Amino acid sequence: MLQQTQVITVIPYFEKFITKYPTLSDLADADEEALLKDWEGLGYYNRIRNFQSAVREVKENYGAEVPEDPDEFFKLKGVGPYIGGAVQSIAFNHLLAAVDGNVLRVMSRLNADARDTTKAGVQKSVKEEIESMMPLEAGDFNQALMELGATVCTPRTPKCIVCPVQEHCEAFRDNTVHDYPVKKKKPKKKEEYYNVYFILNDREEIYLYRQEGDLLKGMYELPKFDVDTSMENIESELGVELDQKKVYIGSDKHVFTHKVWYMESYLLHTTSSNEHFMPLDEVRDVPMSTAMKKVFRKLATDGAGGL
DNA sequence: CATTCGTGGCA
DNA sequence: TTGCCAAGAAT
Repeated sequence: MLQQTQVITVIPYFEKFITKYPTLSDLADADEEALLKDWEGLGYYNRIRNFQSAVREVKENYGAEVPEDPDEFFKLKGVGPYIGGAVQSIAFNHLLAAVDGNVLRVMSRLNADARDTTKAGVQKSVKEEIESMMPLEAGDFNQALMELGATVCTPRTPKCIVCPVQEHCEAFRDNTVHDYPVKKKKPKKKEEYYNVYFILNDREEIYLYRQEGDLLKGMYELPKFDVDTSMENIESELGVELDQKKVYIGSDKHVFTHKVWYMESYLLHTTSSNEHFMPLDEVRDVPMSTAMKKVFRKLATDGAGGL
C-alpha cells in the first residue's frame, strides 16, 4: 500500500484490510474482484494482485510463515528493494536499508550528491552506502531516516534549522539544499480524448465491463471510444443497436501519472441486451476507478437522475 | 535503463 | 492552473 502512496492516504485502507482479511488465508482465498473493490480509490491496482500472489506463495510454499531469508523474501511478487529492506529490517532485524523517496532526498543532500536519483543504479549505490554504516538496530535506523525526510528534510521548505544532522550536511554547508535531490524531468503527459457512453436498456440495465489491458485492469468501465469513432463502429464493437438520439451528460478530465483523459459523456438508449449489461442497482458493488466515478457522478447530479 | 502503472494534496 | 511528490515495482 505504501508504494508511491502517502501514509495518511493508506491508513483507512490498511485498517479495512487487517479487519476484513486478518489472516494469510483470508487474503489468499479472497475473490480478486472483492479485493479490487476494497482497494478502490487507492490506485496502482496491480499492487493488490501482486500482494495476493505473494500471500498465496507464502501459504503454499513457505508453510504460511513469511520467509526470514532475504533471498527468499525478495522472490515474492511486489517485493522490491524498498519493501524487502523495510520488512527484513523491521520484522527480522536484517541489516538491509529501506531506500524510499525520503531517504534518497536526505542522502542526496547530506552528500551533495548530484547524481540522478531516479536511476536504479544510483538508488542501489545509496542503499549500499547506508548498509555499509548500518547499526544493529536496522529497523529503527531505517524508520528514523525515512521520518527525518518526511518531517525535517522535506522537499520544499526543509527545516534545516532543527535538523539533527545539519552539521554533517554538505548541501546545508554549501547553501544548496534546494538543488537536491537531482531528478530527471518527467516527460509531458499524453492527452487522450474519449467519448463515454451510458447505454441503458428497457430492463434498467447498463452496459459495463471489466477493463482489460494494463491501465486500470480489472476495474469496471463504461464503453469508451476515441472521439472520432462512428456510431456504426460502436454498435458493431458492442453488439448492440442504439437509438438515434443521444443526450449530452457532461465533460470530465482525469489526470494519471503519465496521461490525461478528457471525457465527454452521453446517455444512449437501446432495446438490446447481452452479457455486458448489468442491473443499475449492482453498479455500486463493482470496483470502479476514480476516473469512471467522476463520469457517473455527473450523470447522478446533472443527468437523467436515477443513479 | 526507460516506461508504465493512480490518486490526492500542495505551493 | 500546473507541476511536483508520495514508505516503488514490474516489465
